[in-house]
Amino acid sequence: MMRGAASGMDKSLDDRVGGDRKVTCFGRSESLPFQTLSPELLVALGAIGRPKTLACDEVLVAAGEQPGIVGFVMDGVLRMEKTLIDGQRQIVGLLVAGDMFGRVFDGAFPFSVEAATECEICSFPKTRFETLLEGSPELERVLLLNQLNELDSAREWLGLLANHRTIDKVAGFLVFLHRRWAHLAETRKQPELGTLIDLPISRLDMAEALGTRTEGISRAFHALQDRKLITIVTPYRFVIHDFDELERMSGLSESESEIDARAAMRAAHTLR
Amino acid sequence: MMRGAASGMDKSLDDRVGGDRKVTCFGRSESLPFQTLSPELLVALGAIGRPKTLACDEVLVAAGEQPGIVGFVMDGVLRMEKTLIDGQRQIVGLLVAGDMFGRVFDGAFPFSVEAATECEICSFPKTRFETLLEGSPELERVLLLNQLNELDSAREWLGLLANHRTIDKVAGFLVFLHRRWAHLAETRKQPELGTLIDLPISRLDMAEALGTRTEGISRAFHALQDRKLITIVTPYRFVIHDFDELERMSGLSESESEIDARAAMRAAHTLR
DNA sequence: CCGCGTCATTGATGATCGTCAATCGGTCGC
DNA sequence: GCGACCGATTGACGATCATCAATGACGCGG
Repeated sequence: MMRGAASGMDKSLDDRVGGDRKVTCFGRSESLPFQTLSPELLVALGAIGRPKTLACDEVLVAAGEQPGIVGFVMDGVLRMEKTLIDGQRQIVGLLVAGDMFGRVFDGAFPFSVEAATECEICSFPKTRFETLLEGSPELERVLLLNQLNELDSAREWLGLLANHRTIDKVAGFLVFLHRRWAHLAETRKQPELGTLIDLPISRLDMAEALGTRTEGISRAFHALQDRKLITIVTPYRFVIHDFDELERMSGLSESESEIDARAAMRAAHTLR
Repeated sequence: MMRGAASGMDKSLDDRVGGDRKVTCFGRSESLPFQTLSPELLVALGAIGRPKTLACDEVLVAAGEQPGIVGFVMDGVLRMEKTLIDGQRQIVGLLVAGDMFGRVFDGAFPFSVEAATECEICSFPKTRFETLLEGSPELERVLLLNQLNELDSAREWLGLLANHRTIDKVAGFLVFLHRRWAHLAETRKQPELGTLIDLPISRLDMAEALGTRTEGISRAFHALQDRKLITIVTPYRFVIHDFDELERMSGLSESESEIDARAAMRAAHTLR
């Protein structure tokens, strides 16, 4: 919290990639957005980045405010949401490890960002981050590609909400989670049984994400279980037996191979 | 199974621009994304940009393909859509004058882009555009801000789809259109009567955009008329009498002043 | 160990929507 | 002008969901 970044780049030489100091935000996960940047940039970023732990339901950015920070998630799940006039909430996105939050070169953020679970994040003062950005097309490129990812995610989400029956929405949500987070620890493969998925959010969060109610979510899960497509281990843990059928129900058509191909393409460009 | 907007609408949207065959794509509209770029860049862009006219329902980019072009819309409306496994289509975005399409530094585009009306676009060969981009942080900045806009749009769309009753979705859609396109010719203010809005798309397009059916859209419009909130002039032309109530129904909370403030903020940064 | 609160689940019922079918209105080709 | 056609509209009915209410499961503090 009070770690002085004033000494700048020199001091953080030992904080850099691969360093095991807990004061650095880098060098831990494989999926961080800045993984492909040059060492010099990582050093500069490390000098202004601060790790932070959020308690569940803690508010990181309030809707409509002009956030003074940008950053990315290292662990846990954050939800991006909007509270409507009538008090209803709508969740427009979930942030997991590697996802960025906040906005450069822009004013008020129309959504609030809250911790859906206990979280660890890395945040940068917005102005200092923007200063770095001014001098680094490389960093700007990463941001641009990151936006593309977010856009894909948002539109895939649109496809989920477009489903008429909530059982299809829920089916799609499971596929969505698995596709986006397969690389994280929440999922494990067990060839005999299927794929284990830990749901990181409550029924209420899911309902608000899919535009339904908790009761509908619950019924949908149990209907999926009746169809032998999943097994409910606990309300927060499932085993997926038939991914293809879930995909078919939800209408999500992109296969994983396509997803991977696109991700690889982006990585190549980033490295270029 | 031919689909497309009624020919009656074609007439109403047609002949607006006249038949001038300028070689350049620039210098006409106030709302083009590249308006703030330096003259040198505009010249360079003008050298590789080519205007093009699309007939209604013409396919500009097929889903899953790697488009060879990027560009922006000069006139008309394009829809970004995805055809699901079962043949159902989902519209994830509408592109109007000033909106960009295509993607730099990325592979296959997961959606198809089709003309919802007769359109005029300006397209650049992707590779040449990327070459320009490599040497121009200024241009990259514009793209980044453009992505932010698209993200906002997609998430606002999410809010629409989250509404349970389709009358609320339709109400929100009208507000959405007016906010995004108020600067275009499709809307006109008439203080005594309300605001005139020309809907540029068919009932089917709207249904697929909002995740419902044409019958529901139709019923919703007439229910809104019964409540004296709108007047249906033709199936493609409405007069809005009570915008505030429509906003309230849809849950869209951001006021226009906020929207304007954010747009101004972006413009300032772009100009910087 | 008990009591309390929170969340998930289940049941029942009215509201809304999707679906199928019929009708209307306008356009276009002849 | 006539007729075929396409899209919008309207009606009727079954499917699905939101809502309200009650119950069950679980964790936490006393």
